[in-house]
Amino acid sequence: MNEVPIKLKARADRKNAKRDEKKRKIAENAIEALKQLGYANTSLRDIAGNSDLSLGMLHYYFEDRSDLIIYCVQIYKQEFVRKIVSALEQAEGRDQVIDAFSEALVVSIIDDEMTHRLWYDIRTQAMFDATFRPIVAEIEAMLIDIVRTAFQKAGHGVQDGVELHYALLDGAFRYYMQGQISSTALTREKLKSVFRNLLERFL
Amino acid sequence: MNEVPIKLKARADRKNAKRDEKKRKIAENAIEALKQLGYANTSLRDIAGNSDLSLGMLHYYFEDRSDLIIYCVQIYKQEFVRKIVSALEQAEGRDQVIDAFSEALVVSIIDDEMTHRLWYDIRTQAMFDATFRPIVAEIEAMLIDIVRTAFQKAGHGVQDGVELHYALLDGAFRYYMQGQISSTALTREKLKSVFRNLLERFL
Amino acid sequence: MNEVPIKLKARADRKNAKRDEKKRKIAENAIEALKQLGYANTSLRDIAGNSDLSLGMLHYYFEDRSDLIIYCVQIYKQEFVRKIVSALEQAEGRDQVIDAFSEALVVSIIDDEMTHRLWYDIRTQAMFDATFRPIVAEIEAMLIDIVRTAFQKAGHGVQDGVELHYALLDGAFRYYMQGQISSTALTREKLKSVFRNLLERFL
Amino acid sequence: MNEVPIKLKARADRKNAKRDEKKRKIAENAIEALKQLGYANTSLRDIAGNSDLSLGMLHYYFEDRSDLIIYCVQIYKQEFVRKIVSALEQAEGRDQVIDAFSEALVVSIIDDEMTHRLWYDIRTQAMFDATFRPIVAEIEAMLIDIVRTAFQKAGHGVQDGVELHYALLDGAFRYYMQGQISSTALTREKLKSVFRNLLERFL
DNA sequence: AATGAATGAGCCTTCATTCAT
DNA sequence: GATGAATGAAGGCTCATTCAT
Repeated sequence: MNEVPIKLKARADRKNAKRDEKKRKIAENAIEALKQLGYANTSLRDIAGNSDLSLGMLHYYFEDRSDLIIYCVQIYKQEFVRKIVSALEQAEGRDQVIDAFSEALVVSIIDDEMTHRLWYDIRTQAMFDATFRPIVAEIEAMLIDIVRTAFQKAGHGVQDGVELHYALLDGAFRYYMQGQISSTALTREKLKSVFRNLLERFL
Repeated sequence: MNEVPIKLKARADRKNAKRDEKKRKIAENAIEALKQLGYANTSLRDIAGNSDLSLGMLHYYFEDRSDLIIYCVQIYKQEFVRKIVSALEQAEGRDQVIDAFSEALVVSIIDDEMTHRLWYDIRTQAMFDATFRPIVAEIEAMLIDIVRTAFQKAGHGVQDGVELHYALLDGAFRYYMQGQISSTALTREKLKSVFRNLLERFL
Repeated sequence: MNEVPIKLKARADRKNAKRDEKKRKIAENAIEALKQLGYANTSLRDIAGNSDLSLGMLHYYFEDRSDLIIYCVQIYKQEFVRKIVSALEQAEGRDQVIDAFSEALVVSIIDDEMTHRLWYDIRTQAMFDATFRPIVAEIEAMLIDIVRTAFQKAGHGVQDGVELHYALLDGAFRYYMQGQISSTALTREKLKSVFRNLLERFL
Repeated sequence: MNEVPIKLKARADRKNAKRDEKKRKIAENAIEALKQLGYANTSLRDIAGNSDLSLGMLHYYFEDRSDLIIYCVQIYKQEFVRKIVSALEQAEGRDQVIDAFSEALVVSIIDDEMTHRLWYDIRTQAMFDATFRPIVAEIEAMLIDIVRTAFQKAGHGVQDGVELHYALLDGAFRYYMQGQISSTALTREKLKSVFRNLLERFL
């Protein structure tokens, strides 16, 4: 009979689910602090202090600082990708794709500026710290996938330069996102026009 | 007679020149360390240790850590811009510009990978730390200027989207530069082809 | 029912009490070091080294060096004032006040010489560093209050020159206390006679 | 013949005189800085920076930091004692002494507040650092001597408690001088009245 | 499961002092 | 005589991490 093992497994699953839920909750708090201060300037104390988490708990749920940060970036990834994918989901044909994609990018630049800042921070860290490379590579692969999907949905035949076009879009995204931080912020309409034109050229 | 003032001024000039020379020497050593470890992970001790500099000397020549790092980035800027400008200098007409520019970019990706890594690190830091914003803005303005020059030399009439095209090129540059760090490094020929095609499209 | 809040509050109180107790213990160790070396020459490392405290703990319980030192002076204040007040408590009439007060001062000069040294050190620091002024003013107000009490207990009508008489007594106290450090130390009897005569004149 | 030795001696004397003059000039500059920042907070760099002195020169003329500071205090002493003595010089009889002495003290409290601050700082340091004890003892002896002179000039027979009366006066002096720093500063007239009454009682 | 007290290595910075020029 | 470049020990402070409860 394997009844008992099944029960045990169920209990273990429940335990893991609960643990994951807790980890996610911690990560969400941590992201708030990281968005404000950046990777280099955010201590675990900052994270614990700006929420109702105890210092010890951070280490109870996460191996070390890197582990927590990687988890945070994963959360970010899921959220951002979900948004874009959902925006593209109902778009049919080249025109709708261009419209939906550019809209989603512009909205994200304006609304999620702080979160992207964190992403660029971690991506840069990965250049120096190999610990972060797998997660950064994973996320970047997903972002490339989004571009691929957009190309397909737009009926663009050639799937060859998807990586390159991701890189180009990312360059523009980063540039205008950074502009939001300084005083050279563009209006929403200008931004929309920039990305629309860009996608017109690419797709 | 104003001989003495002249002499005094000459001495002061010599002193300043010597000081500048020393600062540059220190900065070059510091850049070596920063390239390896990145902004967040390089302590002044690392910089002093990896060269024949004493810890106190760093503070004798630079106000503080930020001051030193900003100086380092300035040195980097001068060097990189000099290279690209000099590469474009003798190019005449669209074809030569495309060839010279793409060649310069590819060479820099391969040879100066570590230095660019530092640049991207500081640029990211500037998103969180306002101290670095002026120098980052200054450098980015120079890079945009290079793109403008290339457009002009190539006889490209529209000067409108220079900033955007800088952003796009930077996106590609960063992507392939980062690729050099990981295992997905492209060959020199592939890189050349990518940038040549890109410039063909842009110019 | 509000049992739980009560329990929580009780726990928080216990925690605070424990923290205060620990702070006091640290301060007592710190005072030992400060008494020997003086404000300017006592580093946090000295304090940690001369006791079983770790360097980090000092900062765990105190904001910074000033915070710790101010706390130390507060401890000193409480102790010194307690001693003098308790000495005056049971004195009735002019003669007993003079006797008890002069005795308490002389005992303190001889026994607590080192502690007073620290007090004079901090008081002097306050002339240059505004951080220490509030605590110094507070203590000096208490000392003046002691003199006032002595005047009242002695039946001295005029309460006018209390501040001045504190200043005079302090001048004598400091002078003979300092004498203890050098080789010109007076005997206990001489000291007693000096302060007795002084109070005879003042009261 | 001892002509040559005489000449040599004369030259050596001239040299020493010049050196002393230079030392005095340096000390005057140093005192300016010390008055502002206090013993503990004034670095040799501060002294060199706030005047036209080079860092090396300080060590060329003075053994070390303590040596310089002791010299500074000596300069202070000469100046302060000179003032008081000169004020007392022409006073004849008890009334004139009281008037001249109290006037000199009040003027010094108001005008030389910063300098006295430095004196009290050094005197306190001497409690911890034996290096300063000889000079502090020397100065205090001179101050006591001034009080003795005042007593004599006032025709006060008993010369017994001169030290004590110096201590008392110093206590009052320090108290009201310190009051000048904070917001409780007394007016010149109030101060004058306080010290006049005090001397009336003492003499 | 959760806490937060405690640790100590490491960071940036300051400073008196030395010494070649 | 005079300078100021150079040194490196020492200081205050931060922080990820550990561990007893």
